[in-house]
Amino acid sequence: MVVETAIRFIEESECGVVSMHEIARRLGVKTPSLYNHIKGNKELQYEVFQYAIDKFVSNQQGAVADLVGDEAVKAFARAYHRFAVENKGLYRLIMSIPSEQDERAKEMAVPLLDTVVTLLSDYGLDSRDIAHWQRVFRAMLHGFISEEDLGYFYYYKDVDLAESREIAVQCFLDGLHALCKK
Amino acid sequence: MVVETAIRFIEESECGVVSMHEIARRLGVKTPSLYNHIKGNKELQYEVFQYAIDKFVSNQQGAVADLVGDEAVKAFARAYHRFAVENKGLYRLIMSIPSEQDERAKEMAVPLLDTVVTLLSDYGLDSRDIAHWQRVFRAMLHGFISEEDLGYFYYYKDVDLAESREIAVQCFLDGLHALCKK
DNA sequence: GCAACATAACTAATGTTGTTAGTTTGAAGG
DNA sequence: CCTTCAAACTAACAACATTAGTTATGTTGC
Repeated sequence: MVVETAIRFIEESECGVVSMHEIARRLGVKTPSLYNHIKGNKELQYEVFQYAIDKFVSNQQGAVADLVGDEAVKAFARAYHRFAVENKGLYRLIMSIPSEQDERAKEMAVPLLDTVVTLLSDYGLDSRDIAHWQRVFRAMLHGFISEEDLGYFYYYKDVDLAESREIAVQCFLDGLHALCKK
Repeated sequence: MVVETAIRFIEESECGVVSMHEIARRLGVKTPSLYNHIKGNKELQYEVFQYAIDKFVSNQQGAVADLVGDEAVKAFARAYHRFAVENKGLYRLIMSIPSEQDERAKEMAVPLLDTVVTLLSDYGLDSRDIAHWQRVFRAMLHGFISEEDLGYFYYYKDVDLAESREIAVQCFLDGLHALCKK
């Protein structure tokens, strides 16, 4: 199957972009032949995007199963980072597709919120605060691996990155705790 | 000048990518003619990248001039976000060029750290903590506008985005304060 | 003023990508 | 056995980056 080849390619390639020609090459076929099976490059992106999201979400849910509160949050953060590192291509695809005007991609991406929101529901926040803090948490997680990936955390090389990440997560948790007490 | 045209283009276009053909079109010239003035597309990217960083950095420094402590941090965060929104093309370029193995781009990007590091120096942290918290801060800032830009903060549309951003910054500041007290 | 040289445009060509149209082939079913 | 349909094919075009080689426009030195 075309889509399967595309998935295998992007899982190996680390580059987050699928090319018709590359897929054709892998299948030992001329590029136009692919159009008998798939509408075009965009459709292929969407297909792989869907796969990436499914894998990411089930990975997250697996990581927080049976956990609640801070432990769940920490486990989620670890799983998030691990996934992004071990699935560079898929993660980059997830973080490159949905632009503001792409309603279809936005639809597909909804499940990405669910696990985080469930996690935060344990803290007894109202829905507005959940919306806020879910943003804060995801911004931090993505920002971290994005900067790391871009090479912007290359500086101060002797200062441990994993430690920085733990500090960030703890900072988030402390903020959450402070909010709960009020 | 070729570079100037590229800069003007990317400042308008919001897309973060310069195309030789586009520049040639704008200059009313055939594409190969550009190669008399610039090595190639990559060189052009670098040139615009340099401009983007300079503009971003001076923007940041202007924003925190005469400010210290929390006020400076907040002003920086506001300026960062504002720049990214008002200079989508430049910001996207900054956040797409430096991959881990590109030493030249990494060199160029060094000044991006300076302002933040100076800011955090006011809090009396040792150099390891500065390295950590500078990462946390920049991860959050970039993660926020990146997710926003990607459309991932589109959900919960009725919950104010600016408020989320303030919560995030305050969360960071609280973490910083807690650290200073110890 | 003219030959020499540099500059910066050009054309022509190659190779990459995505995509369409139209054609052939080969296997499955009536 | 012949029709039919899917899935391959070729040929083609449009963007893009890039190279080589050509021409026209100077400006400079003698």
